[in-house]
Amino acid sequence: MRESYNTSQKKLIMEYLTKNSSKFVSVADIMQDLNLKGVNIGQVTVYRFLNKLLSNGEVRIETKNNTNYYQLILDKCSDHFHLKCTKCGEIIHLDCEEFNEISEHIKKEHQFIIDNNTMIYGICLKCAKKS
Amino acid sequence: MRESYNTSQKKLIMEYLTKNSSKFVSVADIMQDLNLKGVNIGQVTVYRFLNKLLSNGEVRIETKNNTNYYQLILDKCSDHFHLKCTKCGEIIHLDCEEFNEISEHIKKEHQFIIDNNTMIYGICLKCAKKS
DNA sequence: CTAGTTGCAAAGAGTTTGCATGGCG
DNA sequence: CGCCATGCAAACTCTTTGCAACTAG
Repeated sequence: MRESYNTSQKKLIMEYLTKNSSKFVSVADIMQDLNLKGVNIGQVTVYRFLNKLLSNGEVRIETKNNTNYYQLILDKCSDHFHLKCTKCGEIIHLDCEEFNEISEHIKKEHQFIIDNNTMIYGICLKCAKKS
Repeated sequence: MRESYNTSQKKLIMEYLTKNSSKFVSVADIMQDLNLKGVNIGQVTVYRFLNKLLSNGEVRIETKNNTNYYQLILDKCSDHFHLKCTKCGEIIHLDCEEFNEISEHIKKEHQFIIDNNTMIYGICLKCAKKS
């Protein structure tokens, strides 16, 4: 009982997601990139593949202006939290012992297990300086 | 130059949002409640009012299954973070000194200002026990 | 009065589904 | 070959917009 085939389409979409794993990308972004490369993949295929990745927990989803954005979840990112700047979109990998302690604290004292994939929003230094 | 009128429609929608401020609600939820009450408000009015609240920063927005959900931001909630259980939807008000310290730490050491309105996702104790 | 508000109908945008064809393993 | 994947067109859902009638202040 096979579950999935490796096709050239999936490979290309995956390549794009990997290359852009530091940010969230939309279906339109993916389509545009494929077009630039002269590749012709049906938009529907992209939607279906992303949905599959989503239900497998391989991508994060975020919605803005009624458009879905996806981000590949990297294995190496499972042990730390992520900060995302709501201005520039930059994602900071929070490799921080203290934060992990807080996570433990919340688990013990507040009976709540924080999802390691939680994206924490705010403003990064660069953008804070600008405004 | 007036900016906004107080209408019965807005009042009713606001009432519902206030009553349900502990969770995220959709336009459909609001419409259903109004229907139950025998009130007839155009769906468009709800959309428009929510969008106004959103741009005024009076509600939080969250999207799931391509549907927008809104939650009233209470004044008294501006000084603490919120944990939301992704299973049951319950929102825990994290009135926690230690977390505030972490917020300071991240600001100083990681040059990132966490948005107080950030919703932190995870699993609450009840739901953790179930599975 | 007059500028914001409402609500219907229609348009718009993004996403999903049906179905026949194609291709991996 | 069987089963999954692809892709077109069409359907669907949620949300927004145009416009005329309405109403709060």
